[in-house]
Amino acid sequence: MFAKFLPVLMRTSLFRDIASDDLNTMLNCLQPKLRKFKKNSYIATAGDHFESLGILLSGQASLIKENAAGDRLMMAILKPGDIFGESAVFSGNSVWPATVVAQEACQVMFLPKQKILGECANLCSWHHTIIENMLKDVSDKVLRLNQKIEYLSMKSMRGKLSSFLLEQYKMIGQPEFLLPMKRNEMADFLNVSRPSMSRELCRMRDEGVIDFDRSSIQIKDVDLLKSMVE
Amino acid sequence: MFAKFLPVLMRTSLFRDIASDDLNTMLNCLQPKLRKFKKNSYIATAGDHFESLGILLSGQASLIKENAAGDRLMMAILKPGDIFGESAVFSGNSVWPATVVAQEACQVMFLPKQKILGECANLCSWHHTIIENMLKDVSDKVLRLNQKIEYLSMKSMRGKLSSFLLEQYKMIGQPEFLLPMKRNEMADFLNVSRPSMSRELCRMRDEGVIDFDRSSIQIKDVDLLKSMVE
DNA sequence: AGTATTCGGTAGCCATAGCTACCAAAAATG
DNA sequence: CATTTTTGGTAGCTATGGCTACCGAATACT
Repeated sequence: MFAKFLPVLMRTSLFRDIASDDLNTMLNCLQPKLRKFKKNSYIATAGDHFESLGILLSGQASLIKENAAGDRLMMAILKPGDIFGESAVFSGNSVWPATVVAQEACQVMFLPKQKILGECANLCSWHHTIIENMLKDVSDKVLRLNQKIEYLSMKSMRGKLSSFLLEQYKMIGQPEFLLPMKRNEMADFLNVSRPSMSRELCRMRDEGVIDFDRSSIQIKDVDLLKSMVE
Repeated sequence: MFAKFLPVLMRTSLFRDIASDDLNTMLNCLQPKLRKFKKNSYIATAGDHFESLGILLSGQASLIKENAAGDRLMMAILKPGDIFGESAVFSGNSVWPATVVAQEACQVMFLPKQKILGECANLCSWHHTIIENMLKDVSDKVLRLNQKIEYLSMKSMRGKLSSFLLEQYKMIGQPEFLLPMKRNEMADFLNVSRPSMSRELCRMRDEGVIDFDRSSIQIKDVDLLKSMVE
């Protein structure tokens, strides 16, 4: 039944170190629910009650926080194999901590909370592995959130941009790369206004630190950029 | 040997659901190291390599992030029984994600990473419980960090102050309470400058929303304050 | 292909909050 | 108890970045 999704599922942190045969029997036991979402639809809304953990099977989605004023803060971009809602499931709080929006058509698998936490007869032997996987996963998330907090706590636009660009550079390994998001999303990610960000990006280009055209960025002076982080 | 600290240890999330007798034998096995710290000394420094999980046994400490420019961002206040460094331990990253400073004389217990992760013969039976405890603990931390991110992503001083005060009000349950930190620390916590914060607090007092004297705060109009969150 | 929508850069105005400096009261220190 | 340090409020100046509005180019849609 889930055969076509096995390759994706094998890559999720939830099922790390679990053989594909085992995974198959496990899935029958976990009774996951499959759902499809259209582009721009809400997969989950912050504040809503929920009882499941989500796994993105196909498509791309963004994890955002939205405040009453309508300001958006982009927390992460979800790719196939990424999971969401895990911290809420394991902390015992049954409220979505953030909103998940489908950036394109998406397929999502939902695993009922009780099935993961509860000790089902067949599941038992893998239960332990899942818990350990989740501990590592949630711990990683804490570190990523710490990184995010570092961005947000910077007061200068230049500092935010510099550390963001250097982070990308470190991930990709080359001083010339494509930005993973559009300007609007990037502004939401760094929690600044798009025009202000655009203004500063151009200043940095005028100063010869970087060069860019649309989403392609080139860091022309890595050391100089590093000195601008704070 | 650790008898005097058993009451504190029983309250740590790490040892939840573990009987005190078991805890005692466990401790012998975990080979914890005890250390004392003077007021204002560094218990751990962000970026440093480490191989242990810390438990605050006595005193009070603050968990902060410090950037190159010397700006401080207060992440949390640690009380006896609180643990730190757990997400780094379980994510496999051996670098302190934040700095821990003793606010007063402190006693700290360090548990070696390998002893917690590794399967020691005696420890085995409780190992599972510890992992589950940590999963809940780290998940809670993710939710707290999400809350922190909500503060930081607010752009207005008024919004930050309102949501901070309402959070305190929700925790304490009364519209009149004592702030858990000094103005300086509060400014670091909200990531704003102290004079700007002071200015806004006074404005809010002048408008009749709140009243305050030193660390005692009174919310005079809860609904009005709520409307100011964004 | 033709229209609609999104995207990204630009300009100008202005409110906000950062910063330095100062001072009085409170608290810690010896 | 005297003195040093910390704490917290205040004032004024200024830089920063938010916001609205606009426009051309690229992209998506039908």
